[in-house]
Amino acid sequence: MHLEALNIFCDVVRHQSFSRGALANSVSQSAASQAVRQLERRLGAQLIDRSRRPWQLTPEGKLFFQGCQEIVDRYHELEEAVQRRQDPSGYTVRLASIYSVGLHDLSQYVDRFRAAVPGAHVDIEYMHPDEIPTRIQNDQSDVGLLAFATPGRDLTVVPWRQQTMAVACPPAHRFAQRTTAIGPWELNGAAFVTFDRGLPVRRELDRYLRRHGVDLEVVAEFDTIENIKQAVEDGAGIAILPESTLRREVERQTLVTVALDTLDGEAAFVRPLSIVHRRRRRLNPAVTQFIRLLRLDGAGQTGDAPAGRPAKAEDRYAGAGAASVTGTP
Amino acid sequence: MHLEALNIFCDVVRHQSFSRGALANSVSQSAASQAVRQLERRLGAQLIDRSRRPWQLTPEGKLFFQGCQEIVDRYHELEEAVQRRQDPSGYTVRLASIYSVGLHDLSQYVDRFRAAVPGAHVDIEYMHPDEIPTRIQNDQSDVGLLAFATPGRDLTVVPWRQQTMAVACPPAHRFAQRTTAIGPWELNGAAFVTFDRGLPVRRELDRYLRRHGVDLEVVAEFDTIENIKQAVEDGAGIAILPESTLRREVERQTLVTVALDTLDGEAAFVRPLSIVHRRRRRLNPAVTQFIRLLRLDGAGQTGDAPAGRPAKAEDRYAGAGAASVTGTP
DNA sequence: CCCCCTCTATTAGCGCAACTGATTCATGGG
DNA sequence: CCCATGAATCAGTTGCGCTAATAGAGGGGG
Repeated sequence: MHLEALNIFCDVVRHQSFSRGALANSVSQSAASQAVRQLERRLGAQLIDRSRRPWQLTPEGKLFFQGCQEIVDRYHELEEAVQRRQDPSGYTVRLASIYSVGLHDLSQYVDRFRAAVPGAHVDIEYMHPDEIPTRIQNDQSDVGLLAFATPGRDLTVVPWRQQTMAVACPPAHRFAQRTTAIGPWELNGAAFVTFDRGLPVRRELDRYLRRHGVDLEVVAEFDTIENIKQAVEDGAGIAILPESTLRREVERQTLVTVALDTLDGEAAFVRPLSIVHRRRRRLNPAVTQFIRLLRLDGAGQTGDAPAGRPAKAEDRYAGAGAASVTGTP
Repeated sequence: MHLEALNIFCDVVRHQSFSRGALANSVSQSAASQAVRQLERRLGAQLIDRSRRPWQLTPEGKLFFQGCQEIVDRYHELEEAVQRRQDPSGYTVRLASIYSVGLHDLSQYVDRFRAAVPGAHVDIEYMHPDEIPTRIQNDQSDVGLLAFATPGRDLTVVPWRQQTMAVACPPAHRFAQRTTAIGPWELNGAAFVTFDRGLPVRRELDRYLRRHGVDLEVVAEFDTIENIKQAVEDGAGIAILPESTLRREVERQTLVTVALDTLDGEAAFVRPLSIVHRRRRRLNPAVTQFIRLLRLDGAGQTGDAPAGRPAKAEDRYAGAGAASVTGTP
């Protein structure tokens, strides 16, 4: 019996839905349906009563669900316990990151990690977001940091931060005086410095603006946040950037940020940053430790909201949150 | 992760041997080796230190072993709990048995089962032993009773009884006066009534006799014990039969049994009876109940030794005991 | 001391099990 | 009544785990 199948069953039950349970495990709805059916066949017992709508757990199903949950939890605890026992010294963390993750923050993390685990090495490489999943699947990197990640068959996505996006403009700009949030429509026609086409954040940003009927005049495109900020400082136009990456410029008063918000109750535009790593094979102890450090650390330093960490045992390594942002509109 | 792999690992550890651990799970030694290696890969930790001979568990291995054991146990308990909750009424037990299982005993079991589970049906079919595994794999029968069973990929063998074989002869025969066990060599040249060629018990019997250099004159061959007994009663010769099946004839004094034993410490010749059923897919509640009845009942009625039931969690459904009897000499 | 014998690792190849994508089916809501 | 939604089913493909054969590594006996 696959432990994965047990986990799928648990997720199906928790979500009261085969599709969502499947999504939480990064498999197709079909796979989830088949997995549960096979469980029922092997057990020789009906776990789910499909005659009523919505379906319900049978008594056997309830019993099995509770047991399953405990077994799956126990196994994952066991895995962690085995790993914690390992000595991270001598191992290398090969980190692949997008350019614009917030260089300062990242180097702070790395410094703290190096201090905590003296024997470990960290290799950071910055690259185009599209390269990161490939590199991880090819085992050229252990862990990646990128935005709008989508989980895959052998790629685990752990939601990390929710960067709220804000309008950035020079102090002289008319927006700079605003004390209240700007509505997207107010941006119409403005000169706009933005991300390169081909970056996921650009795609999402365009989608967001189009959804609100905003038409901007793109005057420059860059592949790093640093370049965009520079252009805005030089007066090329305004930009929409993660607020947390603008901290220093705001302090130096070379840039001003204005919150971007809709009034219709729609969530503000956020850029979900994720930690990704390969699935199945376990990571070396140093990598595990590094990821633990990233996740456990509050977002206090950056001001970003930590991405909702799924409750114990629920949606373990789901990453569905990030995926649903990218989902069809 | 396959729960089966965890169980293989546990068995390997318990037996301190990859080969025996593999055997206990009815897989090849190679499969066990690969399973453990894959576990180590996935965990990213060494579980077994192969540098010393004999190999030893690493500290991580010990930790993982304990956890594994508990998880596997827990899962099987869970499976059983789910099944116990099911109502056996309305289900049918399709039992396939060899002719010579001891008809009286079997019907007693069936009667008791029918009394215990009024709603269930039992269909007994007697057939040639070679047919039984096939029928079970084709899902034409649920459970089989046969001798010298060998487990297979999708056939579980549960050791059941150890029938000790004894010499049977008419009261007038010279052996009938014996008060001590007969050594095999003393049988030399005797007229012999035995099982049909093609029956496993015949094969094993011949092997046993050849090993002890005994040459008998086969005067008749039958496919059921009842016929053999009849022939012996008629004075055709002697036979070697399960002692427990001779009870009635001995009481009626139509036959005499004499223990058959070697002096060299070799175990007496026994015929292992096994309960077989399909692997993987779970059996219906009535079948489960029936098997439980067969196993839990002491061998008091028959005088056969119950086959050593493996201790809790050890060699679950192994059937290795029976297999090793059939093993290469 | 050498050889053999046992036990585990490794490799190649095969078969099945599980996944995906497409489609059908069932049901409840607008 | 028809459409939207969610689960089941089906066909096709891939990849995993198995077996069988073989290599390699110790340990024990002659």
